[in-house]
Amino acid sequence: MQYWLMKTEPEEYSIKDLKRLKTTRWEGVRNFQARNFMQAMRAGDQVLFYHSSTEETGIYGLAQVTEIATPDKTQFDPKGHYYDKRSTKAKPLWMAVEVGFVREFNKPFLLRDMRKDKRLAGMRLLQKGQRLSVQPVSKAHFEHILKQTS
DNA sequence: GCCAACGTTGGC
DNA sequence: GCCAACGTTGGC
Repeated sequence: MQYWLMKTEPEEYSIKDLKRLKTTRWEGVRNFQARNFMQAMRAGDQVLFYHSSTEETGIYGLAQVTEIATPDKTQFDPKGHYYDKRSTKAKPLWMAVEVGFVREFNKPFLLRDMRKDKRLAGMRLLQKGQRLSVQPVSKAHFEHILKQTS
């Protein structure tokens, strides 16, 4: 079992959208490090669902990986925003996992509160200048976060 | 809206 | 292979 954090802007795709739709394919990631982390994901891995670019940035809920990484279809659509002309069906550059809803937190664990929490010291999310949209989370950090939000 | 930090691109 | 320029992310 591995633990991850995935970011989305709530205006783009929110925890409530995931709650309503049950699952979603995590398409549109165009960062190699984030892609590599998605390729390392296995079904059942737990995902902290983070909202960025909003007044209250933080972790809003829990999701899980429901399907391992397969080629991201949006890279093949020449009219789409996520088109990448370097990709071919035989050699796709970009991958996407499927993520399923687990639960929405009663209260989000806000970034400003996470920064104050000594037990989250060293967490990648909290490091200066980090902006990776898919990132691993340690078991200790993951369990601590769940404890704060249950 | 500002801007620091970062990843990527492309000229050399 | 270096690195300046550029575009993007994301907190504030």
